[in-house]
Amino acid sequence: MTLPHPDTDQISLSTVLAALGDETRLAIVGCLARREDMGGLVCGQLGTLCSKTNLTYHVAKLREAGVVSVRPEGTKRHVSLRRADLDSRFPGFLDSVITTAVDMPAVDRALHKLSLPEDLGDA
Amino acid sequence: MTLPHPDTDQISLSTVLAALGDETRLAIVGCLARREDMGGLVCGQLGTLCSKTNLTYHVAKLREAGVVSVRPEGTKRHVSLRRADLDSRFPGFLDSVITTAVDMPAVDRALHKLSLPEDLGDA
DNA sequence: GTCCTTGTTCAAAATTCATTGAACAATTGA
DNA sequence: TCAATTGTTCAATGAATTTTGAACAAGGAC
Repeated sequence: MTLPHPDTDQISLSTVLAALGDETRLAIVGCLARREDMGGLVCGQLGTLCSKTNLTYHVAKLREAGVVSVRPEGTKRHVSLRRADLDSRFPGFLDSVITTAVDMPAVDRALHKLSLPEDLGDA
Repeated sequence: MTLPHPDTDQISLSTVLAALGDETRLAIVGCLARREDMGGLVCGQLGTLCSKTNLTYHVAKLREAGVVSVRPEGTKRHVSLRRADLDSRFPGFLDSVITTAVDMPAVDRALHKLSLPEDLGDA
């Protein structure tokens, strides 16, 4: 990891809650949850959630809180949930949040394009 | 209920998360959880957490988010967790949060006085 | 009635947060 | 090399949040 991530044992619940207490960031987590079996996704795939600049800000918030892990891949940034760390620190918490977050309209909108073949997403 | 409380079905997860994403309010919830078998507690019993004025503000935030129920009892305000509503809306969520919140140092400090006989709390 | 307790209201101040646009850096691909 | 893609940095702005003290209101105890 090139970017700073908090150690598992120093992830604070109130910081995690504050990080998730924002519609945009909760939607980011919802998207990550729906792509968990694919190991996460790349920042750019969250383009419909907010502006590019703003996305950098929100993803950083989630990373600093210990909610997500960000790994540089060339010019891209691979983002994924810190599932194991959150589960060990706050058992049951992530699943209970995700159950609701995956159903957010913003998550549908963001992931819809990705599920379409080629680049016909905006057709 | 004299004070306005959101209906169960209109409790929003991101609002609840934002409400809990604050050390003071998380401590309030921790206190309520430790007194759940007594049906909650009264505002004044949270005196060590913050100023009286500020407590009014934080309790209102929790109430408006749907996390707690506030019932006037004479000049006092009885506060309790909306356990059934939260459980039905976000299964497992409250328990996962409470597990950590009840162990906050601020919760110990706040409840310590209450567990002592008479008013010898500050001895 | 007169205190005392409990909590609220209000306006102000301080702080923090979210959002934006312009300019930039790094990598990829032709 | 040149251009396109991907994301960051920075400064600024507007909005929301948190905190405070003074004054107030409603009940309870006496």
